[in-house]
Amino acid sequence: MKLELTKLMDPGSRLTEQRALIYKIISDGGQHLDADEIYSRARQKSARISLATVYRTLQKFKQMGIIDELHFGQEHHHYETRQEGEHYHLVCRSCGKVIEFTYPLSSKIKKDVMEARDFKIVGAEVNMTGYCRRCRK
Amino acid sequence: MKLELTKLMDPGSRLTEQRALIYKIISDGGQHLDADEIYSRARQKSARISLATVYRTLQKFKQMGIIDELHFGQEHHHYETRQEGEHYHLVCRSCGKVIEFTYPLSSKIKKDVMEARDFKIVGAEVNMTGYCRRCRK
DNA sequence: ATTGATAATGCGAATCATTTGCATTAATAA
DNA sequence: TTATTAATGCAAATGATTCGCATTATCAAT
Repeated sequence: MKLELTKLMDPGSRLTEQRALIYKIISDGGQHLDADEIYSRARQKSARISLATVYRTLQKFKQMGIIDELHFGQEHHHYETRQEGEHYHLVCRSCGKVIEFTYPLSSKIKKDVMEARDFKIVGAEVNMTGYCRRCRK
Repeated sequence: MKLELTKLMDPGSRLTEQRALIYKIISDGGQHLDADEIYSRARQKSARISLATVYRTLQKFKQMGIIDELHFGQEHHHYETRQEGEHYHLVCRSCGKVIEFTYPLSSKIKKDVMEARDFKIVGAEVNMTGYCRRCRK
């Protein structure tokens, strides 16, 4: 268990099997999983995990800033590891597929809004909906 | 009950007291209410309404396109009447206040993304978080 | 390596948001 | 005025997430 995750733990926190597994699932487990999906993938790897732990871990990772929570308008949330560059999401209204796209909004908009509304922006979530090529035909 | 809401009803739909009341509450009831808040305001006006009706009505209005659902990262959603111009939201991480701001993203970004990813955008939700002036001090 | 303090877990129950089934009420077209 | 049936209220059901608590296991200090 020699993940770089170790370094990320706050003092007083512990690196457990479950946490390492959850982090692994989110990072290489494809795109934008939700808690239930993370849970069932974790179960396949190790029976020693509960849904409550998944939720608690997600909260912790979010606070630590190593994952981000996404809100696609469903009753539950999705998660991704924190990325380097600015990127946002396109959600197909027909098939539900999520496509990432990079777009340099941040710098310009942050500056404008900061000046106009006296509001310090620290995070942004941009979700656009529409129809992907396949579904448009 | 001679609201312009009448016109908005699909054929086969009915304009009820509850629907008119809910619409009124959302439109002049200030900012971005959630279902529970709409329900309790409705109760004060008329005892003749249930939470289930609030939820059913919200769904219907959303489908009709007369309100929009907002996702501020909480476990429940918020609602606003559909606006004319493009506008997005700033949410203060400290006090929770929501500030609207207009910003002409749409045209430019839609075009770029449409071309680059072959995706037809029909809606966008932009939520930025940070700290309002009051909370920054 | 051994151990002790306590963070984290698993489990089930609790809570919160939303939806659904069904009998009753009421809007609207004839 | 009345018949059709959409919409409502209520209570129970469902889905997502959180919490309490006894047990387990990580990590720091022997």
